[in-house]
Amino acid sequence: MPEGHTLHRLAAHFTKHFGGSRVRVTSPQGRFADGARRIDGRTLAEAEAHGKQLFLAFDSGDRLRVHLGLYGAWTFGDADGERHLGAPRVPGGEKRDLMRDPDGFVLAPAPVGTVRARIVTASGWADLRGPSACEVITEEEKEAARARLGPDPLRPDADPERAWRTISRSRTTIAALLMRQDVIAGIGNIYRAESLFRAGIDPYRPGREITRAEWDALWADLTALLQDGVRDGYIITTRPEHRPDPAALPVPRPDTLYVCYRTGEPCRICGTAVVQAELAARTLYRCPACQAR
DNA sequence: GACTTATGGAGAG
DNA sequence: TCTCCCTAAGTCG
Repeated sequence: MPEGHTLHRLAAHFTKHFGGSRVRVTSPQGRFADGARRIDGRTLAEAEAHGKQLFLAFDSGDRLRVHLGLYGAWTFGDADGERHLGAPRVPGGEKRDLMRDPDGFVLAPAPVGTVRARIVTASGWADLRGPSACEVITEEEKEAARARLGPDPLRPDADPERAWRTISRSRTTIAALLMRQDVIAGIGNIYRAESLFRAGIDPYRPGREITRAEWDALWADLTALLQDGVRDGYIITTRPEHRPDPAALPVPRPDTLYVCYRTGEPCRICGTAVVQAELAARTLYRCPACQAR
């Protein structure tokens, strides 16, 4: 789940449901105790995402930087029950009546599992589990972190030229380049495999052999796919005509993707068996026929 | 209980 | 390229 679209959904959710609210911040697990103290009692101004990083801004000027890594996830709870964003591990809950403490903060249920950070407002709460990063930083440090990231197709300020400059000069394969967050931010293993398939590009082609037209199309397609992901909450890359049942919503799987996780299965376009290989320490999926260079 | 697996990434060498 | 770190669920013995 946690590719760029998930983080932008999270940012929107935080801004909508926590923006403008005073927050009680704790670390039930204890590993974020110092950071939690720094922002406890502050008001959350807004949230933003850049690639796979989430930044929460507080009125004190402090910023909370969260990276979900491979298995981080947020669980949200309010009067409507619970929902999960990230790597969903826990089933959803039901509507409930909220109790509040004398300060007006919701009395959230006893934390389940290892909750690194808990953020509570007068109307709900959010639990963070398993992040690879959760730290309080300054605005300057936040901007420094953002500056290290490549353009995020989901951000209006994204500059695809910056990615192109790196890609067009690199001997590294396009599949490895797409996974580098300092080249392009927000792409994970699924979007890399699927976007290269949709573009008919051999993942092993060096960046500098990708044509300008191919890059422009790839960027446009990634932008569209990520935007769909933000809207749907799922990564769906297959076009309806390539699904067994074009009328049915394919979620959550198995008809959402062209090649990812489909090793040995027939390509949805040409019928050739999808193959997998290791590339940049991750499993790369491709159709050897549709993606011949 | 040990081991595997997952849509990620930092740091060492 | 390798090692390690985050967490939880499922499998196996």
